[in-house]
Amino acid sequence: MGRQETLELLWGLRAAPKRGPKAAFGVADVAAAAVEIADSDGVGAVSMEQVAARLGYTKMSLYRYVDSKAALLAVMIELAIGEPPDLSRVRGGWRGQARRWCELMWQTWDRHPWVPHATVGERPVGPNEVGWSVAALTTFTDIGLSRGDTVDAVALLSGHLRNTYAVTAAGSQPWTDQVRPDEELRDVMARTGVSYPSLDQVVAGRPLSADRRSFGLERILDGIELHLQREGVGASV
Amino acid sequence: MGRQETLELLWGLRAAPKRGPKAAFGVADVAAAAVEIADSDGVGAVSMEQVAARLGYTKMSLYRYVDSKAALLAVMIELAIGEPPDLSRVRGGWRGQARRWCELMWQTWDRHPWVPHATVGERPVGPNEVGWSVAALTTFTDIGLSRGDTVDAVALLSGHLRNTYAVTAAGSQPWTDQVRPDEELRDVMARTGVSYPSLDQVVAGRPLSADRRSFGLERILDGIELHLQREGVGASV
DNA sequence: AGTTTGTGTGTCCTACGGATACTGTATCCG
DNA sequence: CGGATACAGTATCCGTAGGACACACAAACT
Repeated sequence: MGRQETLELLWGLRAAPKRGPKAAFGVADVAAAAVEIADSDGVGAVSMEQVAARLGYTKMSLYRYVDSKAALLAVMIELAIGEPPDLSRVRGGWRGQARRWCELMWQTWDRHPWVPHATVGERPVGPNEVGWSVAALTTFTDIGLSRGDTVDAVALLSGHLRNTYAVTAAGSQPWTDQVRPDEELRDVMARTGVSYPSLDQVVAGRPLSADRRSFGLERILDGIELHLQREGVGASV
Repeated sequence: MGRQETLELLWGLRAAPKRGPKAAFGVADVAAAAVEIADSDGVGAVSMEQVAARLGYTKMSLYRYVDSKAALLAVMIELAIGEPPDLSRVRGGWRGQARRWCELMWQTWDRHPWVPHATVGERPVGPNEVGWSVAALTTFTDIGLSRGDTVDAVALLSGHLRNTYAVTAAGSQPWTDQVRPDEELRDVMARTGVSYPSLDQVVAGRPLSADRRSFGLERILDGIELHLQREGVGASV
């Protein structure tokens, strides 16, 4: 029910029962079923009833394995993101590793588009998620950053990545229904007579390039590199 | 019910009724009551019933003014963030203006800590929110960025700000209950025998400084400035 | 006047997360 | 070997949610 129990579940610290009937299924099955639902119908479609129905059992049987909906979400995330990558052999220095980390995370999200949304905020994290964070952390270790700045660099990078995903991977957005939301907004703004020069300037002309992924990332990496140079320590490669 | 109606509500395009009884209250009252609830008990405590109870009316009467819960959320956000600032007289060039924009946004969020969480994802936006975006957009206009990069810079900045808020403003987090979550995690990891060098390295020693706001922001601004210099256009001040 | 249009209420429905009590089953201990 | 024990899956019930619908009443226009 609490964070404690969920954490123990995530980290495999639950003692296996010795007596009683054999379990017909387990946490892994629950998580798998839930992830399938989330992948196809969105995370909003994941309910205890739906998951149980997919497994062929009743809703309440799930509570034998996942103490709560929050715990279910947690094991879903663990299953979805999977084992963290090993970046130690990636070439291109810390910049190359950071880029690779983003690529891999992105690919994972492409398979499970609900994950970036589900991983906001404070919550119990499992070994896979910690592993991913550590992979990023290792990338920024021993390049000349202070301890605090290292943590901040990881937060900066991963946060940016999550922000960009929802916007850029617009294909997974549910507004396939004829009207684009920015068009609607433009129409309404025109009707109210509101106009902003800087906005018009941006909107005018040819539509913007679809590849809007690299700018933010490269700016962040540039900023970190510049910081290293100013601190007088960093070896860029 | 749809985005269209919500947009018209937000932008004041609803025609005022000519006949019928006088309305005992209005959208403004609904939004105000809802914001009060969210401020004190969190956005999760905002339900139609609760808002109606605070106003002294029944739940269903609210639907006369806000087509849905999503629309209620939208007007709440508009009320909470308020009128956008005018940064044109802020000194320090675009960097100073960007910093100021972040400060002001941060202050707003301190008054309404649920806002950063509520403003993720695609949704109908009102004039205040557009105004805030435009203020940031104007800051990055005519400093040497391409149209696309200008938009990306705003997204980078505002996204980073929202990411940092939830982490840094931990005072508003609901884990006042004796145990700190990172302690719990450390304990569980110790019990499983898992250990990561780069993680240990960061955790070891004195606790990190509480001021973790500036690093990411300054790295982003540095990255943008470096980009301007490389493009050969930017006037830094 | 009466019609039209709008306001706030009461009732009902569906879906959700979850508590509790129960029946049945596998294992351990005497 | 047989009862006690611990566990598995089910059935029932509850509170809270968002929201549809139909009503009784009130103000304005004709």
